[in-house]
Amino acid sequence: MGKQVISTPVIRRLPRYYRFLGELEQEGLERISSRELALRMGFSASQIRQDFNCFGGFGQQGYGYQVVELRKIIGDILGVHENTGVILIGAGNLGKTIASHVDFQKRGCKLIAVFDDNPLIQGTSTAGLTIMPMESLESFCKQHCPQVAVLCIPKNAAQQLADRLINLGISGFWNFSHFDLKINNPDVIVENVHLGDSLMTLAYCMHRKEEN
Amino acid sequence: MGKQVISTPVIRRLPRYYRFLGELEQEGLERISSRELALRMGFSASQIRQDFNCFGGFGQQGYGYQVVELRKIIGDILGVHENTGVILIGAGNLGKTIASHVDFQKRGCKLIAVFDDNPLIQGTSTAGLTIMPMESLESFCKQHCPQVAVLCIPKNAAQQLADRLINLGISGFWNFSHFDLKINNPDVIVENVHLGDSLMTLAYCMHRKEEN
DNA sequence: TAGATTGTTAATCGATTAACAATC
DNA sequence: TAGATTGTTAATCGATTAACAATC
Repeated sequence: MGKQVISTPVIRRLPRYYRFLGELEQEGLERISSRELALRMGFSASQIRQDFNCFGGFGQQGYGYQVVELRKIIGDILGVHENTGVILIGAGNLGKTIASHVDFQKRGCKLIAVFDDNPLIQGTSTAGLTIMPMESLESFCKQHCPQVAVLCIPKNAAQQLADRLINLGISGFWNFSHFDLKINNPDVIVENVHLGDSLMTLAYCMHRKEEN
Repeated sequence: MGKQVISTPVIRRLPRYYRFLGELEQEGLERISSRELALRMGFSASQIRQDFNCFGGFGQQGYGYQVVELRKIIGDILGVHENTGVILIGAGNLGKTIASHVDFQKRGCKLIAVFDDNPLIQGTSTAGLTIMPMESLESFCKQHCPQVAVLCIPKNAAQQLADRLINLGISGFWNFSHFDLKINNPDVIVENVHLGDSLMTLAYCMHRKEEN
């Protein structure tokens, strides 16, 4: 098994597998077949076996997959046992909610600082962290070397800030601003969360339904 | 042009087109070619023309596409000029943030009520709406017939609540609970927002990068 | 051994890209 | 008319599904 490139659809399904296997583990289930798992998840059994085999099959013929073991392996692949340093920029409504609502630890991440340019909230705290001024960004990054930045800022500030952060060593963005960052560095990874697009997709499906 | 079924990848790209065309409109651009738009959006020109032709091409040969007109048409397709009634369940951190941060109007939706089972916050207001007790759900839905429910509740409550809401006429879910709803009614549409999955995907890509 | 279920190859399906005739 | 760019068909690519031999 070499450094085979994993396709995006497979990668996107991994967290889902991880989540479902967690549920199965809690139910106390020891083993599961691709057929059963397919039934639960709404995938096909074939697809599940194909997916797992991207990483070099870890089932047993005639038996199925060990739930606990499989979940651990997928967790390792996803890096949930890592400890990636994360900072969050923009402690408005959205930023604060992300900071407190998302379980970073559970996903191999650690939120280590929150920044905002509003002096009125600097010094107050969210999710156990004191909100720092934007001017501290440089010194903080030099000292703590975070790898990921969560962007909870207005879209017109996003691009400029992203460039600044890349210079400070950030190589991953979790982008909640309504803006598609233009990054030409192939080592920098961007994960966009466009809530508006998601709502529009839902609205489209509702709207179309009525036409039929 | 008939009732051709539009594939999911195309649908998911529509909000993105709409967003970019909005930006172009604000820049005052009158026309754009598929080639230029492709460059901006990181799609291929071919794909853009294919996508638009699903709905019966609205460009001009030798000229390109009228930005304003194109945006309006895609807006209509997406239903942004509709007025779909939306209720939100669960006014915790996340719920309140969604209620106030998301521009429902801009996407053809209207948030008309917020519910929560916590008596301590019932009667207080978010996003200009008074938080109502869960017991009011039945009478409210009977009277106002909302079509979409935003679920900002813990995962163990999600399935049961979804079933209750379907009985009250809800046919679309914007689901922020960490749970994949099991709905067997094909007329009910679910749009899942799994923030955790999104973060894990990012974490995976960061993690893998280091191995190379 | 017989039954079950994986790992893996082959077939199918769908989406993207390329090409080019139509036409503004 | 000539140049540009669409609409649309054909070719390619990739992902999913089906099938089955390997093996627990």
